[in-house]
Amino acid sequence: MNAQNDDITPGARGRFERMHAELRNRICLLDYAPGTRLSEEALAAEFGVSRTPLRRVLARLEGEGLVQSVHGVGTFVTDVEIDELGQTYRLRLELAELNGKLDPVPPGPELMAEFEALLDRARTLSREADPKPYAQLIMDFFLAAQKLTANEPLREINERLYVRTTRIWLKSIFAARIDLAEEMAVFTREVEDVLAALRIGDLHAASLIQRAHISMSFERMRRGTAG
Amino acid sequence: MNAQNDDITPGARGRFERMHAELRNRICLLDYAPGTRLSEEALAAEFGVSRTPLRRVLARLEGEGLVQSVHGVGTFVTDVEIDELGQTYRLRLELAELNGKLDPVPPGPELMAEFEALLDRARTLSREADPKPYAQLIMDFFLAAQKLTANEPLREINERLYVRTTRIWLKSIFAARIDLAEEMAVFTREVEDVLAALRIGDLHAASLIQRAHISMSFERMRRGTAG
DNA sequence: ATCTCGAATGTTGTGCACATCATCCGTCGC
DNA sequence: GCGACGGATGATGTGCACAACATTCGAGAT
Repeated sequence: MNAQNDDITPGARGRFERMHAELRNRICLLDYAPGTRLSEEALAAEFGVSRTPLRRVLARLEGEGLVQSVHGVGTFVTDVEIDELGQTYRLRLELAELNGKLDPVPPGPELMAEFEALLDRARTLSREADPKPYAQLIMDFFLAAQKLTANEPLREINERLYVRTTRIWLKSIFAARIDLAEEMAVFTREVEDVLAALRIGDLHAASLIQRAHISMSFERMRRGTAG
Repeated sequence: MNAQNDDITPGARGRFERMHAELRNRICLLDYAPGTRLSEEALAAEFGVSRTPLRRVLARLEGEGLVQSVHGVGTFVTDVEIDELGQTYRLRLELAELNGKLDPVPPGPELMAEFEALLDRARTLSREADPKPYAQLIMDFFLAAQKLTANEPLREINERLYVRTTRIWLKSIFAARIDLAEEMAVFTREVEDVLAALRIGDLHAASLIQRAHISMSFERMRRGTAG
């Protein structure tokens, strides 16, 4: 999940991590939309391994709730019902606030620079039809914000919930049910506000801003899918 | 994890779930203490399958952080450092309170009866040297308390953190560094108080009581391991 | 024409043999 | 005597062939 992770680790473990990260990215960035069937044989051939190690990766993804394998039928990218999506978002709200309360870590100069760069990307990335750069941007922002807490279990759980839900939200956006330009403007505003809070060293405020935006973005999606 | 889950599901999926639940229980109930090496071949023989499906179970357990496989060495039950344990407990505190705020479900008569039965078991189970019944009791209480929220993601995460940490706490208790009789009395008191809160329908109070007890039990363990 | 049954096909699941890796221990050289 | 090297051993990781399963499609009876 880490952006700078080249993962050149040799041996079986490194290969596993590489394949896992690659497939998870494809799912999160909607290369594999919910409902897509994944071919074990094709993926194994692509990564240059047999089905055995690839199946181990799929088993991990299944444990993370990203795919589901059915005997004799296939392995499918999971979708999330609106009810469970709501439950997950209500939970993510609270966890976002915990980010500012549990083991907060003041950002160093390099992390601040990372946020600045993200803001530039957000301002540049207006009117983009392709989902990929947009998905990548908000994912990078999420990952950067995660660095504001040193609580490892919290980060792990945040990531877990994030990858399971954000792709569904992204799918809704690019199903043209939500105004993309508006979403982009709102997101830019979020980055600006978080950055302002971080500049004065108020991590709790930064987490509250994110909490508010998570809440509002889900509400916009809910109204978009309902209408 | 569900107590009443006989899991007579046929086919590959049922077999997988059975083996997974069995091994997780053994780890949680300290049949396999942290550091124990698990033999793939022995376990496969015990369950009457080959190594292949068993390895899938171990891969899942590795994703849950309960075991770790090392190429050429073995598969070991994980231990948890005191630092990460503290982070996890701080997180569990907050999540416990969320149990009473996110999608709370008033307990029906059968759930109340379940809590009553747990209280009886707690009062009966005094001065027991064997860790197993004690571990089983507090685990059953945890599972019963989980039924007080309908937020599925929250329950999943609670379970995830519970199985990773409580076994470590149990291990510390039975390393004779903590007075078992005292722990038992405190636990009985917790069940009584939660039951009292549930009788007047105050689920938030019930969650606050549990939050307080999680906090105190970790503090007792920390002092016990330090001294 | 329609319904039913069964073979064909394609997928995931399993068993087994072998490869790869880390550790241990005996032996050889010094 | 002591240290270093190398094979023996046993573990997990991989590849491949086959089994189990679900779906599809077509032939046959009604």
